[in-house]
Amino acid sequence: MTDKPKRTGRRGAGGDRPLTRIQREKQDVILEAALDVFSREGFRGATIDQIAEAAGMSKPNLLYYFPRKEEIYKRLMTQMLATWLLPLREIDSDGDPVPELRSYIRRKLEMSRDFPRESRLFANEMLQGAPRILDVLETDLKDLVDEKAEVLEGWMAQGKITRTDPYHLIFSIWATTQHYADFDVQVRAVLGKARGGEGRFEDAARYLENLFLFGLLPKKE
Amino acid sequence: MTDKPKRTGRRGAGGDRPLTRIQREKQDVILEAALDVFSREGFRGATIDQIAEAAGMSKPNLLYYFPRKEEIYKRLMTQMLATWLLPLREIDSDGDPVPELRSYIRRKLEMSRDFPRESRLFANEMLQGAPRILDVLETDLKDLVDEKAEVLEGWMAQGKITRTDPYHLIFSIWATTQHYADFDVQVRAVLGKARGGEGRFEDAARYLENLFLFGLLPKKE
DNA sequence: CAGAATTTTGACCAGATGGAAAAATGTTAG
DNA sequence: CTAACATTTTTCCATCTGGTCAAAATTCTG
Repeated sequence: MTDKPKRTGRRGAGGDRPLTRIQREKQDVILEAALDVFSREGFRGATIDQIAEAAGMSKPNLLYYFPRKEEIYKRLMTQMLATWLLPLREIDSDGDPVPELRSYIRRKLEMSRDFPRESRLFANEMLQGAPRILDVLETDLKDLVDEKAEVLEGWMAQGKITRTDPYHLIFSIWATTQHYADFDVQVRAVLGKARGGEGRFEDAARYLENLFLFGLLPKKE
Repeated sequence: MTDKPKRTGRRGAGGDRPLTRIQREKQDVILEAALDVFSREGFRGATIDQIAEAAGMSKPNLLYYFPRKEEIYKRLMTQMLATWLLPLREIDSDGDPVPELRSYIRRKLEMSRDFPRESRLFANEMLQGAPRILDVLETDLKDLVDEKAEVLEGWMAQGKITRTDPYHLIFSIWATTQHYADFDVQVRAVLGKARGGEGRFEDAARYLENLFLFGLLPKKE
């Protein structure tokens, strides 16, 4: 008996047959809609109906592509984590410390500007205690940060940057940059119409660069 | 006809008669439980049942004290906002800039350590676009920040601290300090068992103080 | 084009959820 | 102690929610 590919039962995805055009397209539409909803409401707060409506299809139709809510969420998480950590991976131990840090900060800030929903999705998961990605944080993320912390320590040993805690340094870059995505409403509310518009990211970039390089003490003449 | 205080209908709260002992106690128990649940799940994600169970009472019993879910949430928000902004209010324009900023940072970090749930409750509301407190942000909060930004600008004009954007300075203090409450899981996961324990707040305090004062560039000799 | 496979729809379901009503039980001031 | 009030429990309900299923509609492939 030859080994023809058999139907896996329910289709839509899940089988190992390559995805059809429609499957690829619809899955993208769904993930896009789900990102919107999950990043605002969190996993529990989001409903399949909301996502389906945002994706412009019926709930059963959506469930044809992702048989459970959790599947959608997990896919989003995986996608997001991958891109989210790119800037950190790109820090080059052979590069010049100051430009490397500057561009890391800039890149993180750009991600907050260009992918705020991803940032909020991540933040939502954190607030809930990261129930679905704790293992990734403790393995992949920790390893990556450990590695980069060592790079930073090397730079400190060479006197290229001030000797300080490399882990908290990374945390503070994450915190300050992601703040502009996660707390966007607050930033806009406080800056008001005038300064809360498009210019705020350039202002933030300039400010953060100065903060991280020089701190607040005035330079002695 | 004299104007005796009439029953307001349903009791438990809401009337203007002073609260009974039991009302005060139970409301506190409920708010405490609700803080736990709302700060983890957000408004939509939290259920009255969860809160009631955490408070050790039945759902209808809880609803006797707070007739709707939203009431509980609003009360928590109000309470939280008041204490949350205390440290900022305390910044003294007549004080010495550097110690003032240092102690503001320290106080904010202490709040993250001592009231992490309040921090997460706030963060959750922000992620959702602050639907229930946007007006407060645009009035009370904005006014307060405007006022303190002026104080900071005064200090900059006097050359006591480096000339920089006072609004983004405040944002960066919020971001870095609240990060330790909101992203606690991540901080612990990355620092690991050894450094993620009790000491992490002192480490953070030391690091942040240095960051804000001196930045990362090594001091010239 | 015909048949097979895929996609979409509509009807449906069980359990969760926010909340109402009223009866039953406690508490307390006079 | 008892009436008046406060609190708690029981029962109930309408709607929402995640998910199923079979049939209908559409798309693909030879």
